[in-house]
Amino acid sequence: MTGTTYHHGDLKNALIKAGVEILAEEGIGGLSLRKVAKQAGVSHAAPYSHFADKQALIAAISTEGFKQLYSQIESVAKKYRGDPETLLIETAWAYVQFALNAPDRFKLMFSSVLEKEKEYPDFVEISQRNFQQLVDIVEVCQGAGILKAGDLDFIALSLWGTVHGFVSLLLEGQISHTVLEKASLKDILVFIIRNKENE
Amino acid sequence: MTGTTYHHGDLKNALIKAGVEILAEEGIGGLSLRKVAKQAGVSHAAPYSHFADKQALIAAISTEGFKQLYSQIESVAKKYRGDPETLLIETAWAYVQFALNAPDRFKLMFSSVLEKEKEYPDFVEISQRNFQQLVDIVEVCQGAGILKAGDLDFIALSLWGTVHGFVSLLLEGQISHTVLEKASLKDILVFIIRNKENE
DNA sequence: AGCTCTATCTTGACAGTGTCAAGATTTAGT
DNA sequence: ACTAAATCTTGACACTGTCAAGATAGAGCT
Repeated sequence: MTGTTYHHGDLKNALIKAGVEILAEEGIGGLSLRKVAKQAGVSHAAPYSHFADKQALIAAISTEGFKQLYSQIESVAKKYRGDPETLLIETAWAYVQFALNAPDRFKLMFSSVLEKEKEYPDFVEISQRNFQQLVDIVEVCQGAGILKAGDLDFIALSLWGTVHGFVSLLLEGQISHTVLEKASLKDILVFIIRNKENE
Repeated sequence: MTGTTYHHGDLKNALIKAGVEILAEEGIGGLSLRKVAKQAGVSHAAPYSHFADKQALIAAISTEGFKQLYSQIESVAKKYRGDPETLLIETAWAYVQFALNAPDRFKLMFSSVLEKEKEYPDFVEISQRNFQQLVDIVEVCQGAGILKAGDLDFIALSLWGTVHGFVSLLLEGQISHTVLEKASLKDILVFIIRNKENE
């Protein structure tokens, strides 16, 4: 049956899931291979049947995160495709929410805990797909006159940098309390984005 | 004097220095208390006379980094105070260079403590001072009509986010090769900043 | 001077960690 | 049904952060 015949049906994904849970409960510092193994109900060295080392597990968790981020943004993008102004803001807001919803996973995805990221082709591929997704959105907004003309990649990079930087500073606790009290997060985001739009 | 020349001299600062060196040579993953102690020529538990735990050492290294960042930007700012356009770009470029010059220290500075950051008042103080430094620059640029009018803190945050996001993506290797081949780093930075200025 | 006091540093120990080697067990392929 | 490959366990090793107990050396006092 589907139950726990130990040869664990799908240990690889179980380990990724366990990793995400530990990340949410204990943060990046609490993420250890042995804890992940225990949470999945296997012995401490079992992960090595599926991952070359800890880095590989982290790469898998990150890759999974990027896939989710992609699909969450995609569903928002579909909803507002006819309204570029809203499209831009709502997809950016989805990005922010994704980060706030699982801060430590987000940090893991972007913290370069992954040193040799080029060794993980799945990771590279989904990263590029996410950037292309943004480029597409920028293109729509350019067409509608919401964003300035200019090299698509640069504009996309500028926009991504702005939103990502905002999120980073937020998660790092670098944004002072007095600033955060002036307006809601979403209003600040809107302000920051409008600051980049045509008038 | 600070009066810390006891047994082995100024161990506290020696440990911070050793930490910075190891960071440069082996990256964040290679930074351990025991290695730092060895490099400073003391026993493995000696750091506990000066730092409560590893986090405290990291906080000290970060604080020191922020002080250097402040003074590097300050010297650039003084140079171009009469030319707001150049002021904005050159201080941003100094920020980028600081990051590229010691990437792992920069990463450490912006991903260290988080929850416990408030336990280190020196860290909090220098962080705020750095933000105020940026606000001052923004104020000058607003006065010269280089930046839009509006809440100083928000504009500063938006600008910082943009530059910081750019640096983050750069250090994370998230910016594709084809984009980076289109122009020099500084040109990309200039493009990104101009994208935020008044026309 | 000598003496105490306290900050500093060393030594030794402990639990956790990533990782590997060798063996056990289950599944898949023939 | 039997063999080969995939999967999982056990045991070990070096390394880590951290603490407790002891050693040492300089500061301040009499």
